[in-house]
Amino acid sequence: MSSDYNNLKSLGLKVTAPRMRILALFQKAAATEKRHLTADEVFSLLKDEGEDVGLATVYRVLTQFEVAGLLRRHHFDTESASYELGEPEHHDHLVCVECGKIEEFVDVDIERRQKEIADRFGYSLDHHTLCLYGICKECREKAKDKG
Amino acid sequence: MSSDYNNLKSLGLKVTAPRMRILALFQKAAATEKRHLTADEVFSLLKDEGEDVGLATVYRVLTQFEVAGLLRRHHFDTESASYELGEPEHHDHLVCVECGKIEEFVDVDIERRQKEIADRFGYSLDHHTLCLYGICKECREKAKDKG
DNA sequence: TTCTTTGCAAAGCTTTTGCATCTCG
DNA sequence: CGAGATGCAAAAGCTTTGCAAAGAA
Repeated sequence: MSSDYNNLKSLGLKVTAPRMRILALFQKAAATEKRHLTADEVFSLLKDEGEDVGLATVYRVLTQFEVAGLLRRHHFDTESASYELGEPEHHDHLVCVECGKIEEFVDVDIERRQKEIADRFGYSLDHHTLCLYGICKECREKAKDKG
Repeated sequence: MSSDYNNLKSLGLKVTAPRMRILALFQKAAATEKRHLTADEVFSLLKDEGEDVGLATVYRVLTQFEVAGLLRRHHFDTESASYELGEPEHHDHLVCVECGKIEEFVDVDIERRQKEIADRFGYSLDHHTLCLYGICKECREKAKDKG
């Protein structure tokens, strides 16, 4: 992943070990089901990897990456914010309230309707957050087995 | 508003001064543009009214009211949660990122699409949060005046 | 060298909890 | 009277900030 190097450079950020490691973490995560990481999860994962990065640094780097457009921040229903690698395309989320699994989707109909609604109210639409909460098939089956 | 009394009673909550006052606050707010109040706003409003209610009590009452279905909790983009009087009908929000004004809406197309999306992913849909962020007409005009 | 970044510790915010006191029913 | 509610203060999360030391360019 030598592109990380240029990635950071082009953002005007100095290439440092903590930044490279955090970016790599999100790139790894992006390939899995767990794309979304909280500051504390990043902190713990880094600690597991051996070398320590301070929690304050994690917060600072996440904020910088978000400002730079490299990461996207979400709040969902929980207390702490989580981040995911910011892809060019926008998407919304579908969260399992049992196991925390997160699916992503885009729906052009919904996007279009949102624009229309904003127009109707006289708002210029900047962005939006749409999050569906439900129970995934696996968790429903698990519940069935038990009860 | 003597219905407050019965309102609380029917929820199995003792009728106390802090509860009555907080409920009244939300009922007043519901009639205005500022339907949504944070715990701290409730706390301040009560303080303005004279008699003091502890902040801890505000938090406890808000939580109880939410559990009882009397209030609805939102997170929007900010750090602190806000509450609004829970109406029977669900609705989504449109927030002005400049002045904080909040509009409410329901769109049957969007609601239906959400259900379809959840189905497609095999999720049973529990609830959702949709919030549009933009700039309202007034704020855009204010910005234009300034240059 | 110079400006940025880091780590640590301390502080800030929002929210929760423990406990003695008070109050509704 | 007795269970539940309140207020205060202390504590618990999450996040930010100050500052001296370390590091990138």
